[in-house]
Amino acid sequence: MKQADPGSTTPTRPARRPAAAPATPRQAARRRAPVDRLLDPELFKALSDPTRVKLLACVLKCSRPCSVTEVAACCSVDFSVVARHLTALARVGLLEATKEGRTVWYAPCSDSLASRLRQLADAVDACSANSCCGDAEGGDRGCC
Amino acid sequence: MKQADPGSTTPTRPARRPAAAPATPRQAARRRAPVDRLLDPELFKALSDPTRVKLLACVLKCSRPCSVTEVAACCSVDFSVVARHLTALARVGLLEATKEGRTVWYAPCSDSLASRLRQLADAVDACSANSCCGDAEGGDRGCC
DNA sequence: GGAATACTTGCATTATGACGTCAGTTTCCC
DNA sequence: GGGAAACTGACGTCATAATGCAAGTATTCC
Repeated sequence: MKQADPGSTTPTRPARRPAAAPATPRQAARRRAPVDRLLDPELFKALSDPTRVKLLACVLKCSRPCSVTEVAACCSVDFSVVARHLTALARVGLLEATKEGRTVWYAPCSDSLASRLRQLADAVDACSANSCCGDAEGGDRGCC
Repeated sequence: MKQADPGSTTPTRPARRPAAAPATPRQAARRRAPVDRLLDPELFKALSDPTRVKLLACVLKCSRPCSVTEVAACCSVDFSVVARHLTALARVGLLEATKEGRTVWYAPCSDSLASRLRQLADAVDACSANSCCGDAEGGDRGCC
């Protein structure tokens, strides 16, 4: 229980009961914060399947556009499965698809991914610094 | 197709066919890189469910340990569902559970999450810089 | 000791997603 | 023009996971 007793935010805390702390989770849930926008289930759903992650890592490590056929040669799953996974990764912005003749090139969107991860990391840090709510967006102060 | 023609890595590229570039995805898939370790499907699976993410954001924004009962008041799902989700989040290290009497306090592991996200962002950047493979770990050079 | 609180666990139901097969479409090459 | 290559889309099947209910366990308070 690392942050159970910050000491600074609640100078006159009655007991070791955190309920007397800043606010209730119910209040916190109502506030808008950057984490709400950045913690996108759709993005993470795309990263939640081992096969899909393997394919993404493959394209990332290659650091150049790859065709479905090429990527399909990396793993033992069916070609259509690979095609579907790459489509899914492109849909959430992790890959960029470019059709060229009859082949589709999937290029890694490294910048986009890295940037989204860093933004989320910053937002999470802002939360632990107790300043995640009501400052950047939403404008509704007094979360915690 | 942003990175289709880096120009620097392949000085004498025959056509605009990326297959003639550094390596095939098949070769890339064989190499070990930091992204392989950091792109953990288990972590992202925990972040792939909207309800679970909502609960996590709630605890993060509160930035203090919350009990299951408190968090359950934030959303309309059953209490047992909330308890299970929080358990799942703790299992992957996103929350830290501490039992105190009959209540369990779930504290946000903000530092751990932010750090993991930044490490992954760095690893992804390293890939786009074409230096993701064979330097940090694995020792197997020549990915791409 | 007994009631109340705070969770946990088991179970059935439902929903979602991954997978493979196969048929169809578009494009390229001979 | 015809065949091959590269991909897409439409199923059906299977596995996993989310959900709600209900029963059980542990702990606290009176």
